[in-house]
Amino acid sequence: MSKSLVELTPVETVACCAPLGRQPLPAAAAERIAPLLKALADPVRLRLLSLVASHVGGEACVCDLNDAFDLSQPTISHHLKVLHECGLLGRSKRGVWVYYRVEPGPLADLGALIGGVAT
Amino acid sequence: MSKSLVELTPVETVACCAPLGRQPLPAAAAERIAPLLKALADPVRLRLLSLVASHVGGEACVCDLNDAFDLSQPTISHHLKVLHECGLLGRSKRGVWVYYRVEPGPLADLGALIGGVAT
DNA sequence: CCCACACATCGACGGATGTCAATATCGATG
DNA sequence: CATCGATATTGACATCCGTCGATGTGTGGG
Repeated sequence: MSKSLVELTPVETVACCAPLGRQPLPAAAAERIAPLLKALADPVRLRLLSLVASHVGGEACVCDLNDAFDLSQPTISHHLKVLHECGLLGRSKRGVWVYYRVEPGPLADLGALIGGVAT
Repeated sequence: MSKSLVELTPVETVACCAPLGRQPLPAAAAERIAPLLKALADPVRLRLLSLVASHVGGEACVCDLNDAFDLSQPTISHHLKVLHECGLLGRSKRGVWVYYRVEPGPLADLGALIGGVAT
């Protein structure tokens, strides 16, 4: 090469690209957020979440959720577990029945973050 | 059974569950939204989207995006294709270079929908 | 005490997904 | 035209994911 690296100006090193106007999402934040989105990225889980949120009192029992889908009971149980383990659904047992409720915090944070990228 | 079905009251048919306070997300809407969330549900794609949005002028060329990750060029190209095909990133070729820009509409809609489930 | 019921867990299977190396395409340049 | 550099496509591979049937767990009732 005819020039030493230290002589390269910024314009020469970025011939095609515009500079950054703000800090992009850090890798660590992306790794933390992606699992939440992955939990939401399924039609059945989206409907489950919405169905729980639509119930009066903010909670729904599993027997009611099972009936809303043409899927086996273990499959619904699996989806509820996924939503529960990532913090989007809370769980409480009362007698024989199990009730799930939407945790509003994570969902609101996600919505703000997604909407915020569009600026 | 000792009673005919028409004699069952609502209370008897829903012993454990609360009624619905509003309409849940229709299945068709869930099927339409889930692919967008699936596209977002990857740390690399989240960072790609944020990185494009962070560039001055709202667009970034691929060579710049490649350098931001420890991944092969085909892998970045694949992720950009996923984001482009679901409508989250726009693409324009200028000379040898390809520029991607964030489409604000779908992202804003998604953010509102996610935040809206929490009510 | 045993059974029925509500829900969770396990194991298996097929299909989708993220990654890479190799190769193709396509515009610019000499 | 030959070549180079930027980006896309292809094919292969390992892994992950959604689904089911079978089974386990715990509670309430007779």
